[in-house]
Amino acid sequence: MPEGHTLYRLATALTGSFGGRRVRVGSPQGRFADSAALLDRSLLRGAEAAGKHLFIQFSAGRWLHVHLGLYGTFEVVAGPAPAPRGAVRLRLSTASSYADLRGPTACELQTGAQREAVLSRLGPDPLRPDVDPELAWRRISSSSRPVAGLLMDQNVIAGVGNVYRAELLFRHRIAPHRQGRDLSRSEWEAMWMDLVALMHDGVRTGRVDTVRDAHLPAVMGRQPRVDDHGGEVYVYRRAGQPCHVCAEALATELLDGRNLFWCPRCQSDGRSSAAGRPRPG
DNA sequence: GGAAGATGACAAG
DNA sequence: TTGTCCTCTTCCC
Repeated sequence: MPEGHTLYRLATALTGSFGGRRVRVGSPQGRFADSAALLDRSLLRGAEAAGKHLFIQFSAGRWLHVHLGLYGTFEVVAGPAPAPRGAVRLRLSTASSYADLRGPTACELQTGAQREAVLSRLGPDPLRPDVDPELAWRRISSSSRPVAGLLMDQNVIAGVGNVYRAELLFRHRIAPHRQGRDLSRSEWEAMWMDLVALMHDGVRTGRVDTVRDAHLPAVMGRQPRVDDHGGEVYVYRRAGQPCHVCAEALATELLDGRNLFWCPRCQSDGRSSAAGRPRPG
């Protein structure tokens, strides 16, 4: 679940259910018990997302920093809280709703200064209107690292995960191993605009859908994708299956310890594909 | 019943 | 680059 759009939805849901209220804070699993006791019955001001980070502001200048990591979940549910199921690190609750956090990489109390330190390390976040994408371009255009690695680097762009990076590269026909400094300015600008639009779609729908209308299941007469991730995608976790555009078998490889997926024909840097150049949007 | 794997990030060497 | 952490689901025996 957790790429940037997930955290923005979460921040909105948490603020909606708990913002401006005094909340019960507990750690049924126990690992956050001491800090939870400090926060219990205090005023929750609101929650905000930055990249894949979530910050929940409480009274007295306290911030709760949450990072979901690979498989963390944070469920916000209407209704009275039931007995905890599984390893619930953190539970927020009022009489009318509750939220359970499981498996996070980070769940810690922070001061405002510590929060600022986290924020200062993040590259521009496509979901925030006030960011300067030029900062990301400077880092990409001066780097010899593969574009696929740069897109996942939170210091370069904040909030992009394995799904968005694979799909963005496909949509722009960029070979994942091309060096950052070999990306053209116009390619970058198109990718950034597309990423902003894709991630806003993700915030709206709660899914990552990257397939253009012409390649949707109904249009192509193929089965819709069914898995835990839910969205219609071109290449993510489709290794060995035919490309929706050119039918070539999709490739996979471990890059920087993460699974990378791409189409060797559509993303071959220069050679033309059977279906022509995909356009953003 | 157990292993493998997953949309992530960090420290150590 | 490798190891480590966090939890749950899926798959295989």
